[in-house]
Amino acid sequence: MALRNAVMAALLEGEASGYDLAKEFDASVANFWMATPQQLYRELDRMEAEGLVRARVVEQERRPNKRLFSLTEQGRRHLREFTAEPLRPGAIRDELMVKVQAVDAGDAGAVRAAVAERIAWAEAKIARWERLRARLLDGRTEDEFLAGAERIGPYLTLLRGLAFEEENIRWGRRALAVLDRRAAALQ
Amino acid sequence: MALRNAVMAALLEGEASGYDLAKEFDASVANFWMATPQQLYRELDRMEAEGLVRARVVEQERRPNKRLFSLTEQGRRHLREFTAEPLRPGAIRDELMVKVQAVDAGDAGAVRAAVAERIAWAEAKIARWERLRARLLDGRTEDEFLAGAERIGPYLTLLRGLAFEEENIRWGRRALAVLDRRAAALQ
DNA sequence: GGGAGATACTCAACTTTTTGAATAGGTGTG
DNA sequence: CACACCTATTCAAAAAGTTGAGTATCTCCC
Repeated sequence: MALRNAVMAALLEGEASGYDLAKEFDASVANFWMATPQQLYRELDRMEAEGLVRARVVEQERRPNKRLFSLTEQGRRHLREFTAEPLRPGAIRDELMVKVQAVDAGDAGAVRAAVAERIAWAEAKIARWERLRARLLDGRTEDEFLAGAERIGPYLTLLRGLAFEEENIRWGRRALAVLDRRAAALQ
Repeated sequence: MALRNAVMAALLEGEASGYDLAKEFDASVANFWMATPQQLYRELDRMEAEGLVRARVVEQERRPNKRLFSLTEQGRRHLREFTAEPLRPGAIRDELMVKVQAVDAGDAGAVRAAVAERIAWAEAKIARWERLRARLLDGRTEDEFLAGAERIGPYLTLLRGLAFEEENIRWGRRALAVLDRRAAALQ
């Protein structure tokens, strides 16, 4: 039941269809929460049944109809309550790190490639998020934006995402250097 | 079936009981993979049935007997194959970030407290890992260690864990400052 | 004009994870 | 000497997440 909190937080931006949310929660876009389309559609149905969101069917001409979801008052209340709940330690699960941990008994070349892939992935995410950030700031400095913006939450999470991916790159480059030196030494 | 890879990577350090692994995979200790004891015991049983690990029962005097697991040749082979498999994008799920995203519609004081808690948590992890790092280095510089060590994987993942938690602290402090300024402005 | 990819979902089966309890002796603290 | 916490594991139920396919129309690019 944690996905619903992420969905409600996303709906603070305004109405969205399951399809819209699926794009936002996609691995290549999502900043701090991922979910598959199936997960989202199921959860949205449940949330609607419980009165947390309301659906409005929009008939479209040359496309399938869609249901646009928005937060109800009850949904807002639930979201507010969620923000005040005690925080449980989040589950970290990083497959790349398992590979790196096992590199000495594994295929060092493949692990090297996986680290390089992570770096490329991080660069792509940063590029995307920097564009989003520029759009948010819209010419203002960060301080001007933070002083005037209605919502600062999305900006703070964006900063965290950027910092995380930048750290991935820094660490990744260091790891590549170490792996290469080790590979050379074992020749 | 991803947990088993993490378990095999952990068993590279040598024999361990389910209980030992449960401690290593605990939220307050784990660097890049978490699992509950139940998850581990179940997975170890399956892995034993599939020949990936072998159990050795150690009878103890004033404690329950324990089963010490170690990697079999087949387990090592599987682990090696895993390191060469294509990497799937890892699932990010950070409840704190959901709260921060929703802070403008939520309980700002509670979110602030949650960020502060994350900072304290990160500090505790760093302290633990710096001790572990000092033990690994054992007086040597990082370069000396990396040149001579049998295994570099655990050191690289340790670096990633440290960098991640340091980033948590930097971001957290920035977020607190922004939240405080916002709270003051809304007074 | 053919094929890839976007829009917008639904269904079903399966695996994994979470939660909570139970067992049972041992050790350390005030 | 009671109480909390440590060792070491097992069981069961419920919730959540993953995988893969299917439907149908539209747009864009070569």
